[in-house]
Amino acid sequence: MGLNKDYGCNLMTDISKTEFEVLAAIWQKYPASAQDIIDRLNHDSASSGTVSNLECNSAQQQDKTWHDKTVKTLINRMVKKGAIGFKQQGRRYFYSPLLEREAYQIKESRSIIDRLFGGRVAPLVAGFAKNQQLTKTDVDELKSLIKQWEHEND
Amino acid sequence: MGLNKDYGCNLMTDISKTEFEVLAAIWQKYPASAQDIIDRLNHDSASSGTVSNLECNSAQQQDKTWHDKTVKTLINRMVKKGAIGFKQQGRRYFYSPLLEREAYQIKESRSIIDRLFGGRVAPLVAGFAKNQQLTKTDVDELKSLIKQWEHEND
DNA sequence: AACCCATAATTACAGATGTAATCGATAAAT
DNA sequence: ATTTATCGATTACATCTGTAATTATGGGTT
Repeated sequence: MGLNKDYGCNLMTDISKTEFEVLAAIWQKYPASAQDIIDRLNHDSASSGTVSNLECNSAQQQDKTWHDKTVKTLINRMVKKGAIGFKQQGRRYFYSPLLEREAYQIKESRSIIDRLFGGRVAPLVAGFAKNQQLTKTDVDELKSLIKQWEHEND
Repeated sequence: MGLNKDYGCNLMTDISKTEFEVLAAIWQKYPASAQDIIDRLNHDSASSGTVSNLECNSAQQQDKTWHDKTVKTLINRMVKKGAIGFKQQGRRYFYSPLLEREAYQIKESRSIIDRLFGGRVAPLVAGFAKNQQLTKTDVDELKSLIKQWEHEND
């Protein structure tokens, strides 16, 4: 009782930005207890992205402290939404994402590119270029990607 | 009286997805009356993106009809948020964006790339590539962009 | 002048979201 | 065994969102 009841094929309602932060903490390593998640959100701050956030733009509020009650609420809501699941171990719950980070990234990228750029990737990159937000590293990575792509689609 | 009271430097609170649709309709051509906006949202459906939405993914609900009252509400909220402004002409209001589409695109792209990809563009493109969501056209455009970038940053 | 109509202003209302506090059950400590 | 510390469950509450309906007001119509 109390185990997963309607896990099924819950196609992931949208998760909010705050919920995403929590989800990101879970992606770090799971299954994770609520306390794990809270700790990660507070201490292990270097969590957000795939890559180390070296040159993230300014205005970062990364020192926000997460109240444990708040995190619990977010966790519960995400369980309800079908974004994460849990298994019971004694009377502790251990949570896991029901959607991999990569799948989420794809879904979100696709969404924003559809909404803002008519479904094409290049205009987004172009925007970055035009605003001097494209670094040499970015360009090198893109070139490498393209080479790879051409290799696979010759 | 009733003209712009606190237009000032309102740094644009977040706008919701629905509000964005309305904003997109305004970007099409402004100043625009409420009725203009409503008409665009309903009839001139080909509005969302910069580019024609040829190969947008499926599941598109573009035939949603916008209730005029709803649109008015959204317009008013965006005025309050400082996303759009208006000028009075007789007893009609004509609305204009206070943020250009391009600036919005940049802001949103930056935001998602920071949140999801540690601030780097390439991983987003890589995600597309890995999922066969990168077309030849995309690649060509990217190559052209890169050439341009390298020309400017030699 | 009286009435109607378009348009803006105000109000409505359910559900989502951010942010917690309180309640209840159980495990750990004394 | 009784008390206390934990942790999940339930409840709280203001604000934001989606979606409108109702009201007020100034111009046009009769």
